[in-house]
Amino acid sequence: MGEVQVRPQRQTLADKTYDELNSRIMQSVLPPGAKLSIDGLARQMAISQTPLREALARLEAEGLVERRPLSGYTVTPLLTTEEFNDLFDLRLLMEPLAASRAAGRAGKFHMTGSGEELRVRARTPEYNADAKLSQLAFTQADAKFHASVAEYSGSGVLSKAIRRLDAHLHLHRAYIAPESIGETEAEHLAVAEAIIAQQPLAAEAAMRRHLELSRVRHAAAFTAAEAAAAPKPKRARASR
Amino acid sequence: MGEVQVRPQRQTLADKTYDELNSRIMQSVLPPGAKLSIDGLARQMAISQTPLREALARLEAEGLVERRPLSGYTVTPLLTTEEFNDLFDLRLLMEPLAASRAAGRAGKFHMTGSGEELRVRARTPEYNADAKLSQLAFTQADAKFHASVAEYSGSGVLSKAIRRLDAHLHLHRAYIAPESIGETEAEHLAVAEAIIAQQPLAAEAAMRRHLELSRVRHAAAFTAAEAAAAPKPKRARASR
DNA sequence: AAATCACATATCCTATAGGATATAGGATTC
DNA sequence: GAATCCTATATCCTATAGGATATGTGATTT
Repeated sequence: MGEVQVRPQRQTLADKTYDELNSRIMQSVLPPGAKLSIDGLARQMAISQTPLREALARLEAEGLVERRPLSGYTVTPLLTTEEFNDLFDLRLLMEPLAASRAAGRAGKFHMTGSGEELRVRARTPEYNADAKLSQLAFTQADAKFHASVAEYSGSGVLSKAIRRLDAHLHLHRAYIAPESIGETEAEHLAVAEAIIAQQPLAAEAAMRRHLELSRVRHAAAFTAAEAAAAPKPKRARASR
Repeated sequence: MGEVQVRPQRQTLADKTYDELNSRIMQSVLPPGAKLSIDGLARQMAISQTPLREALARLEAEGLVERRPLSGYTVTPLLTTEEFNDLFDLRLLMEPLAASRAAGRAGKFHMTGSGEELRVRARTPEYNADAKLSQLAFTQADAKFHASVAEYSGSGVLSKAIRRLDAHLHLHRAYIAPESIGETEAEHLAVAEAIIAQQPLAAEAAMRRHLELSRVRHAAAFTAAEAAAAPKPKRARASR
């Protein structure tokens, strides 16, 4: 009975559609502000409208898309500076707690194997020739690490809350400078080692430090992107 | 920004269905664990399956119902003791922050009118002859107060996160002892006054105190309800 | 020339029907 | 007597069609 089936239930079409749309949004194939035509998407993906609607309703509840009742869905726009700061305030509240709890629980259950997994997750993938592709790999690895720490906290509610916040941040990860990937990896490893060593206070501090540095890194790229976006309303979407 | 139109867009059938189901779950007309038959609900509510599915997908994303792919939806069961404690840990992290921020923002915008509103929200409704009905009124007022404080924090992400947590707690409010309603009201008022007086530290402390007392009150009723539920695995039926 | 109004189109919203699957009950076998 | 297999039903999942609404274009008026 050691093999716990993670996905015992088969994937329905609505699930696959949800994953696909989620993936497209994360990869900016569907950029923020993009209009999502139900009819058009259904034709393009060769499915009917019902499962598509179900997927969109879930995405809306998670805040990744917005809905205007008789007008259509759009991808949620990038965070404003204010929202961005609020988001990091919340992360600084929740994620250090998660790291602390994970370190406290590290003794229970066979953490040896899990610890190794955490160490692997902390490591970011190597550079690839394709810059865009390696960016994507980095953002996914980053999100996965934070999700793992949240998971090891043992608190389901905490884990879900963190994952939800992370989803909104995902778009901004694309703007991070490639040079800082190394820094991120080092900070992740510091968190992972503290957890494996079962030192809650150290883990909490390491996570806090990582988030504060991460906030600075993001903020730099963030303001730059905002400045670039403001004077160039090329997609003059009157989505209002 | 005095009169912000809360519902500018017209309500679609899926929205109404969502509200109706949400309401039924909150009132325990659909108790935890109840099976939700899509076909049956559609007939009972005299609507078709498509808007119903959309509403259920949203409820699932918010964690109020669970889905098993080719088997059907069920109302999410009550929280376990562990989950309950984790939930309050999170509330103790987020809501005092919200209260503090609300107090800090109380100066900006004409808080006079809003302050009055907050004071009203802090007040719980009077006892009614119908005990069950007055219970419901209390739970709604309680949730509304916390949502208001969260809203006045000025942080959209914080507000959403708090509301989501509150939704899960809603079911447990029904088990609170009627005698403690007065205590709750006094604590709410303390929070409200501190916010109106623009004293962030006091507001934070008042909210923390309220939550800690609230946790004790809930916990007492909670263990009692758990003991009562354990030996009686009755299967709640939804519709037919 | 700017604003307003009317009309046509594309899209969304809702309803219904058919195919596929899980669950429950009964008969059979060891 | 207990477990297994099989069959029937209810339910879910997906697809398609029709009615209702918002948006954009063009002509008209001031």
